[in-house]
Amino acid sequence: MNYEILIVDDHPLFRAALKGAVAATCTNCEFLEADSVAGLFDTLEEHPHADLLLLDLNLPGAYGFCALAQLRGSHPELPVIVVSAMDDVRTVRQAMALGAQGFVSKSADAATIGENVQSVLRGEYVSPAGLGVNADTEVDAAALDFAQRMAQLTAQQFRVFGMLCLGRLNKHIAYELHITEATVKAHMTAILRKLGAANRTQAVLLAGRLLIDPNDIRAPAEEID
Amino acid sequence: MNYEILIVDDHPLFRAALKGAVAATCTNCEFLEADSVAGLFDTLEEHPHADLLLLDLNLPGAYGFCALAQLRGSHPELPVIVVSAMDDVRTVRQAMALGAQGFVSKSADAATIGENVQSVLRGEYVSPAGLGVNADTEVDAAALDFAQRMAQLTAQQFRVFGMLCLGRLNKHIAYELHITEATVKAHMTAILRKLGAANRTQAVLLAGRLLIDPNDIRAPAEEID
DNA sequence: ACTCCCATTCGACTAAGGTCGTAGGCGGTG
DNA sequence: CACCGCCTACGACCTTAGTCGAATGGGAGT
Repeated sequence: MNYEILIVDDHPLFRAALKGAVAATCTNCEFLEADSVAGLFDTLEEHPHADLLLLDLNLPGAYGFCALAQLRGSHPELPVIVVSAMDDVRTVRQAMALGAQGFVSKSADAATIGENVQSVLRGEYVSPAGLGVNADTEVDAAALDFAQRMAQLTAQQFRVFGMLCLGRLNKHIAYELHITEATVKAHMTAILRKLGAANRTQAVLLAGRLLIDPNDIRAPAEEID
Repeated sequence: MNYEILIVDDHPLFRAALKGAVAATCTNCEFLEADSVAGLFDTLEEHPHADLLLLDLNLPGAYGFCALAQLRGSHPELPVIVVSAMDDVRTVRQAMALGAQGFVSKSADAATIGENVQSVLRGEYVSPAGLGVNADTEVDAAALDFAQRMAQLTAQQFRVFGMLCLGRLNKHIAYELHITEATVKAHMTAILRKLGAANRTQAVLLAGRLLIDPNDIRAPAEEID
């Protein structure tokens, strides 16, 4: 088993720790590293056949889950394990809803992380403490609903949505994706429909909820017509 | 001293606790209560000469600081004491930058709250532990900068911005404020200039930063052109 | 092979957003 | 009073956003 494993975290020490944890259970693994979303995509361009991605949710240059969303758009086949300091039920479920194959808390020990990596490499889904796919604990209904809506987006729609979440104009998005503005608009229409937003501003507002700690902010869904 | 004091919090028990804390130091005070932003503005319409507002930052139907922003737009003369469970340096400074006269942590005891209310009623500015106006602790530069930009907005611009943060169309904003759409657009142009945004979507994204815990999310300012 | 579904793409058209210039009102100042 | 600065308000004009219908092409299933 000669896996290519990409580790993305802006903290070099933590990258090293993750590498160590994985290396303990995975012989002959090759490791790639990046410290930002830009670096992540650069690395993926050079190594399009990576076998696994360990992704930190708190990255400079990305809005938490938006990085995961873009990734699902550009590399839908790449298994992703989300590594996050926030390991509450909502965060886990949202990450899984966005297509993550696994979720590992930053407070987990090396052995647990190694096991989870092995599981995901075998194609399984793993999440801590039985949360994730079939847990039925109480969750923020609005946030979960939105995460499920996001999961409906197609690959290209995810790419467009990711750039929308950066405040880009349709024109810029078209240029970046090498398509015409008309096509971007068509995708935008589909995105708005799937997300249940009336316009791009509302879509961004809805997306903003995903990265806010739902314990602090109550979703004012009734305020949006 | 016969003050009208408005208490806004969605938790009835906490409203009662606040009322008790204030009543202990303020004889003949009249109390008004509301549990939402809508209720807040309704009450203010009936009692336009309230002397003080105790405002919780976490209210259903409002985006944290957006409620404060709207309030500064509609009632710039009304002293506001922000009551919040989040009492970190950034939150305090942002609240003060948005025009709050005082900031009280939800973990403060009754005597402290009573003193702060008295101070604000005398026209002073109070914030816990010397934070606020002239503290020089390290803060999130991007968030503070944006809070200062928001403070530049005029009253009407705050009203427009508040509705923008709810995802409203210019048409709806115009209807609510009883002005034409052309005027709303003019205000929007001024708002975007002052906030340093290229369009309303970016403005909403910037505003979103204000209510995200800066400890969890790093502001990707370099990602916005 | 044929069909059906769906993602992706695009052009034409309509709606919404944003800029510029302008004008009235209002408080302060010389 | 005249002047200035500011907020507010508006219309004309251009840009951007979003919808609709339609074409292409790649699977999945029969």
